[in-house]
Order: sequence, then structure tokens, then C-alpha cells
Amino acid sequence: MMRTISNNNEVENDYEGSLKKGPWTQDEDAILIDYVNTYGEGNWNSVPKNSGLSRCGKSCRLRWANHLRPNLKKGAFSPEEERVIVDLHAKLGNKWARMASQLPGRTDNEIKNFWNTRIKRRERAGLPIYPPEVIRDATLYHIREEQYFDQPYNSSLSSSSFPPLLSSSYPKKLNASSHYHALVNPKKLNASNHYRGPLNHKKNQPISLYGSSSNLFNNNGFVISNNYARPVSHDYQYYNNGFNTSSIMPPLAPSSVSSSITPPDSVTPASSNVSGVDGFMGASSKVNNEQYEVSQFSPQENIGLLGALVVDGRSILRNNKTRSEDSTVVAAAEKSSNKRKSIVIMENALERGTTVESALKKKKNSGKSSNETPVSSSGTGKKQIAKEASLALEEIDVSWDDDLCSLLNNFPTEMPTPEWYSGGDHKAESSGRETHQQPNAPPPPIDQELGWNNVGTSWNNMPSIC
DNA sequence: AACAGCAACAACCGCAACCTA
DNA sequence: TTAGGTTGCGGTTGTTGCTGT
Repeated sequence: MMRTISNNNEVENDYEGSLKKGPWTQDEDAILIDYVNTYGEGNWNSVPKNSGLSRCGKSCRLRWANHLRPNLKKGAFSPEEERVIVDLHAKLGNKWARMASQLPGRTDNEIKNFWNTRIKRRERAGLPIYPPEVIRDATLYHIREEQYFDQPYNSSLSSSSFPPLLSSSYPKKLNASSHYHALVNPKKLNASNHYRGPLNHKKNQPISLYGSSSNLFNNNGFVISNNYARPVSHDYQYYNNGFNTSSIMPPLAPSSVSSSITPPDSVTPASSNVSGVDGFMGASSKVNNEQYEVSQFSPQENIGLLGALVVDGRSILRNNKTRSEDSTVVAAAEKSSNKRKSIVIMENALERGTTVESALKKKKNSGKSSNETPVSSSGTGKKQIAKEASLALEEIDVSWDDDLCSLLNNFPTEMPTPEWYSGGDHKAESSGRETHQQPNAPPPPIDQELGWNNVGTSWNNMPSIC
């Protein structure tokens, strides 16, 4: 619903000469458009001086960016856009600007408003925020990130508080501005978690790995590698219909750095050539007086709510004392290796729908004579997988915090994907009041408690909110 | 018709990072 | 190296219109 800007200058100046606030008038818009067309964008503080507008530069920039600049898409979000937003939010968190970069013509403010209004609605209805499929894929996404970005010696992220983890999938109030904020907002992070990815040569800024759809993952010669196979579930098929799938894929190692499927160790000898790729900057760190090249991106750069889940889980897994001067590189590496194995096992099990126990047994038996205990065949549910994942992790002697076990054991189980997400008939929910049902609705809900049933559970047909 | 509640949207504010002299 | 200016981002608040009672 677009509201026309009133011509009435109802917002009076506080006093003569002050900068005006409130809604913009058409006249003001015209002045700003004319100014930008003449002088171009930027140097916003000079706009009020040179154009005669009684608006601060900041306000001018915002007005231009959100409403006046060309190629802005107006109107309600399309179903595809909405699904992209949900997916991106699961992966990135409240990174509105980055999300906007994935949605041409959309502004961060639009996306933010879209999200907030729907979150509020769902919260009020006591419904989960993300569809289960999104949770699963985002979890895999972050697990993969962790495989690449595990930083045994750089663990300044707090693990003191276990974030809501999958709380986003449960009818639990989400307070995005609480401790979670510290996890998703890189600005709030400890300086030691600085970005280590490719940099923009001009500004010496990190290159957004989620940049415009035309240059994803290959800015500044950063080569996209397909070596690291990412299973694309049917849930992501829609991305190929006008949206770039790679935009939501985990960051990939430069092909010249890692040409095999094996994730690079987080700490590699300094002799490794990681600076050969233009735009990719390897950072050095000293451990026990030895120089190591750390070639990795900071996962904190694109962490989402579910990312916080994994990061905190990782922090739990990680021995927080590994930064101690007494730790040896070897010991830490072994520990890290075990943890990574566990993650791989979990991940593979989640992907294939097999049990972690089975995966682990296969791994164990690959070097031993068979002395098998029956392998669970019924545990294809995520809950079962998660449960067995924790068992598997115990077996390989990885310390496993109760909280993380709780996370795995509470992994949402067998919740059907709502029709709006799975590409069914979608009705714009801008009004938020209409109700509709799929004529060929899948079987009745399995987990009505969480609201991911087929009757009145999608964002389009949420139950009426009192 | 009047009112309340709500959703959607626009705009502001504070903070932090970046840039440059 | 530093300080001031600029820009970008995310959270919050205010406004408007619609719907239901």
C-alpha cells in the first residue's frame, strides 16, 4: 500500500531556520530529484545548503535511497521475494541492507518493515518464525560455514549465553535486540573478529559475498568454486527462477586455495599460498610464536539467527582455553579435527536423512572388522538424527554441552512446509487478514503445537489475531 | 457513526565504520 | 596519528488508513 505524500506542509519548523522533519512533500521530492540529477549522489550534507531544502543531509539521503532513486520496486513483495527474505533472514539475521542487495529494487527499510510486521503477527499468534525447511537448510548452511571458518584460536564470541538457537522455530518471543544482537551485528563484536575475507580495493572494505545478483561470489576475481558441493533441496528450487542460488550459498573457498572437497584446516602453515587470488586477503596470526596464515572469512559477517545457533554451539564445543599459551598447536588441531568430524557426521546425516549413528558406524567400521550393533533404521526424523548425533559425538570423545544436546534433541520434527513457502498458491499477505486454504492440502498437521500445520499456519492464512 | 486495534509504511535517531585532510 | 566530517546500518517511533466491533 503506497501512501501518497501529502502536499500539506503540516510539519512546521520548530523555529525559523531549523531543519524540517516529518513527511516529505512533493515539492521537496522534486527539488531533491533535481539536485541529484544535477550533482549526483553523495555529499548529502551539502544538499540542504545548495538546494534550499530544509532537510538534513541524512534525511535527504534516506529519502533518495528509499523512495526517489530510480529502479525502485514499489508495491507488495512477491511470493518469491518473501521466500527469499525468510531464507536470508534465517541465514543472515537482521542484515537488512544485505538482504536488500539480494532483492533488486527493494530497500532495507522495506524489508525491515516487512519482516517486523510479520514477526509481530506471528509472535502474537504464538507461531514459529521460520518454516522447518528453512531452519534445516539454514542450519546446514551455518554448519558448512563453520567447517570452513572454524577458528580455534579466535573465539572471542561469547558462549556464556546460549542463544534461542532454534527458538526461532518455536513459539517463543524473539528479542532480536538482546544478546542475539551482539551475535549478529558485527559492529558489536570484539575487534578481534575482524573480517578476513576479500576486500574491496577501493574502499578497503569487505566485499559483500551477497552482493548484486550479477557478481555474486566473484568480485575482484574471487573465483567461484563448485568443488564444494552443496546439496540443493527442493526448497531452493525457486531460487533458480529469477533468483541467484549462489546468493544464499555458504561462502566458498577460492578454488585456487582449496581445490578439493576437503575443507581447509582453519590454521594452515604460512607457506600456504592464499594471497594468490586477487581480492582475497589472508590474515596472519601467531600461535606459540609460529606464524600461521589464516585463510578464512569471518562467519560473524553473515551470521543469522540460526547462525548464532551454530556459532554458539561451536563455542560450546570449542575448548575456550585453547587460546591459552600452554596449548599446543597439535593438541588444538586434534581437538578441532574431532569436532569437525562430528560436524561433518551430523551434517551428512541431516543431508541424507540417515542417522548419525549409521554414519559414524560406517566411518568406524571402515578401518575395522565388522562387529556391528544394529543400526537404527527408523530414525530418519531430525529428532532421531539429532539424538544420535549427540551419542555419536560422545563416542568420539567430544565434549558436548547440555545446551547443545538440547538443541539437537529439540530439532523440529517432521513439520510440513507451509504452502506459501513450498511454492503453493500465494496470496499477498499485505492485508494480513485474508484467509485461504489449499484445495489439495497435504495431510493434517503433525505438530500443531508449533503451528506448521496446513490449516491456518502459513503467513498467509494465519489464524485471526485478537 | 464512532471508536479501537492493527498493519503498513515513512521517517528519525544513535551508533559505528569509513574517509580525508 | 588524529580529529572532524560523511556514510551506512539497524532499531525505534510516528503517521495513516483499513477493518471489525
